[in-house]
Amino acid sequence: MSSILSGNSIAAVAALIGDPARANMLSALMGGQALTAGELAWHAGVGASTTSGHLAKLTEAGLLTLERQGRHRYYRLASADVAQAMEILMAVAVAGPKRHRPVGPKDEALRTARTCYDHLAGRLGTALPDSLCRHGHVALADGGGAVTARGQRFLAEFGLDLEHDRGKGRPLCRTCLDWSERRPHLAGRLGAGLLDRLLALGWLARNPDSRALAITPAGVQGFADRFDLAPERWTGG
Amino acid sequence: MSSILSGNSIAAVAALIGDPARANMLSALMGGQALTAGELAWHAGVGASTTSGHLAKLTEAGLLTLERQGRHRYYRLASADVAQAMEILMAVAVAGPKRHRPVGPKDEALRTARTCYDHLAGRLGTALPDSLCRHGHVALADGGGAVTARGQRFLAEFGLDLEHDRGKGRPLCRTCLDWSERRPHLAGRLGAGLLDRLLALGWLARNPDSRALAITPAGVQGFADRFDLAPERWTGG
DNA sequence: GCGATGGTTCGGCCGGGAACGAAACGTCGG
DNA sequence: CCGACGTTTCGTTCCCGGCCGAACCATCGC
Repeated sequence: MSSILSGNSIAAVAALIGDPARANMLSALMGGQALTAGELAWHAGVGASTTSGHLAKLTEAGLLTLERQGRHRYYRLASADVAQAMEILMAVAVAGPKRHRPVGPKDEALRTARTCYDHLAGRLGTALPDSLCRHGHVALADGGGAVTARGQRFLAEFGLDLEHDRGKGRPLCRTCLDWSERRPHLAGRLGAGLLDRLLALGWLARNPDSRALAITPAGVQGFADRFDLAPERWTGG
Repeated sequence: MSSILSGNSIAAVAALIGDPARANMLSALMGGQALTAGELAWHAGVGASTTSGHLAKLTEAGLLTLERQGRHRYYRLASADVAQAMEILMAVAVAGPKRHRPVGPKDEALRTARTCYDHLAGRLGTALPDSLCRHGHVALADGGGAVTARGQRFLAEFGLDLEHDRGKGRPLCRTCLDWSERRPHLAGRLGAGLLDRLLALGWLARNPDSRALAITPAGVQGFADRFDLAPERWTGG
């Protein structure tokens, strides 16, 4: 029998994620925001008491962290690893059964633009690195990438502080497999910074009930002007 | 409630991995070799009939592929994504509970050198890119990397065909988070090619019952001579 | 043809764990 | 001090799914 450590500890974590209620909670937290137990209960579609038990298990296992604030308890994903695990599982899920790809209208919004933990994903999320590459602002290669000198100027002018959160070992530019597009989008400090900035500029708007992001009129204009991204690049198909 | 697609399909996949018997089967297949149902039953520690059911589910979901050969059925992981999902879950599992678990002697072998699907992991696996970087053969950055001109010569001389399996979209040089070392090791075509070559040279030997790899005397000599890797670099601690 | 070996299908047993309601706890607002 | 709200704990119910053994199917060697 192979190592006890390998199989069984993987199973323990996967079993936690493997319950629909818990998976929906984790999915909701992929938005990157901290949510209260009550909100998570709503997302999962189960009662408060049930939710409490689930959250206890998830924090116990180190998938979530808890922050008490008054009579609320805010939960968030414990690490980017957890978010990445969710993304990969999603990629496996959609790749899996060759048949079966009924995408509802609700999912269409997710495919256009959504958060992936703390960065941008979806068609817009994958179009962005395309644009940056095309203009020589970043060079992507095999799961990682680098920002060119020209890109540094461009991004600084756009309002990004690439030195922010340096240290802590988090890479500046990393790519992450997009489960809906099956192409890379930007993660790492660059990806997180970009999303922050896009939200701050009001180009994108969060949706309180879902990970889907709305592209505002200012965003449509801005992406076209500053990133050479016409709307056709992120709308359906 | 957030998208049906997100949470529930993740849960379905995670639940599959979340059963100890299935997780052990998948772990065994992380060795990259195809295994028969009987072998997998042994790895999982369950009966043949139980195993058959598990394997049916896993293939049905697209995590495994099946290859019939005579009266044997060979199963293998359906894609590198599945392997990556397992690795990340492992990383989450060990990072999870703050209190670290003591690791048994059996796991010590795994920490020294093991296969991660089709490439090399463990202390030796992480020492290798260190050495290649140190000598300017590859340049690693943020989850990916590139082989330098000098590295191409070095690797070609070592017997690697870096053009092999080009196309198919698989990156040449990719890094993969090592769950035991929490540092990157080499994946991608380069990682796979290196492992192949190391096995072919007899520097490493597979273990039929585990993902752990044995370093042969020829390997000890070879790693020191060709890669400037003294044994201290991969032995305990 | 014949057994032997590897795998799958079927039926039934059994335990783990997910769900809920009711009640207790803690915190905020007045 | 009060009630309102958010959350947890407890006790209970109940169903899903893993496991096995036995029978059945397929392939190999002879």
